[in-house]
Amino acid sequence: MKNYELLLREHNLKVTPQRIGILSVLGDMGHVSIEELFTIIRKDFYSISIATLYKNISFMMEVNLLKEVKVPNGKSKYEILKDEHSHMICKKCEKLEDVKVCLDSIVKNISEKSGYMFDDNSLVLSGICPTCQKGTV
Amino acid sequence: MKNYELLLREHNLKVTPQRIGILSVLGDMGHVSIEELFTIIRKDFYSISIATLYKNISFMMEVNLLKEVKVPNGKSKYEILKDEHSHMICKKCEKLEDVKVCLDSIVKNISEKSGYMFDDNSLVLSGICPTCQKGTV
DNA sequence: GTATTTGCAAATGATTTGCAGTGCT
DNA sequence: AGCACTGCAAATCATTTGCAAATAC
Repeated sequence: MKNYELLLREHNLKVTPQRIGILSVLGDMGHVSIEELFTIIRKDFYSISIATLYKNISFMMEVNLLKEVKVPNGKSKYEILKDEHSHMICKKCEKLEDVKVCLDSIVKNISEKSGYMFDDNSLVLSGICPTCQKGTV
Repeated sequence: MKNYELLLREHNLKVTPQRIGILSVLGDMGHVSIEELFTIIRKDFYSISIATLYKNISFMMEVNLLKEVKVPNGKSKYEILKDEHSHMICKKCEKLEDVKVCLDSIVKNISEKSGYMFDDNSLVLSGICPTCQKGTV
């Protein structure tokens, strides 16, 4: 449980209960789609509007508080921005997990060859998670 | 210029002029969004329906003839499936380019640590391309 | 000849916008 | 007090579906 109020202020966003709610759900779940967020957050804010979610997710991405994770064959999920990391998705249970990967040397190498100046990357590995590998189905 | 007719047959899809048109555009452009495809292909097939594009893009992805590239901060683009490769996108001019990267050892390493069995990955590097670096704007 | 594909129009789903009322600082 | 945020409803944009006519094989 973090201090989401402070997090908002640090990013120059006004503090509202809805925003704290959004961040709490993201903090608890790690990655959430808009739909999922809407379902979950309505338990606490029954009359919250989906428009509020869209607007706030956009704002929070603009100020680099959130990041969008584009999931192969699925809807985008959002996460609170933290240290650079990559993702693994299980094609069976669709669980999305963070994974720490060092891409520095690869990125440096491509940068030198191509002349690009990179400042971001997104890597998603797709496969079957250990749990689903065991499953008989 | 390739033999798209053969490519369709190999994937057990019937050959139609529209499908050949779609593949020609993809072959020429490398990566295209649905919108772009619609605009371009209408030069040759004025009355083609956007529904036809959606249906065919789906079919072609199902049979592994096409692949979707999820672009950060942009619409998905589609490409003809070929050897494994990654992508670089310029945040300024939005050009999307292929790049050959060997992720084998990284993937192997994560697989061992996590227990996942991976069979696909998508890496997109974002930055500024050499041309846009020069530009004064 | 039969099954599939196409184009159209309508339906559905996702996201954005405008605005009146409310809440933050 | 003043500006930003919220919720609602309507508008817009994206994608899917159903169906009759046309086409592939």
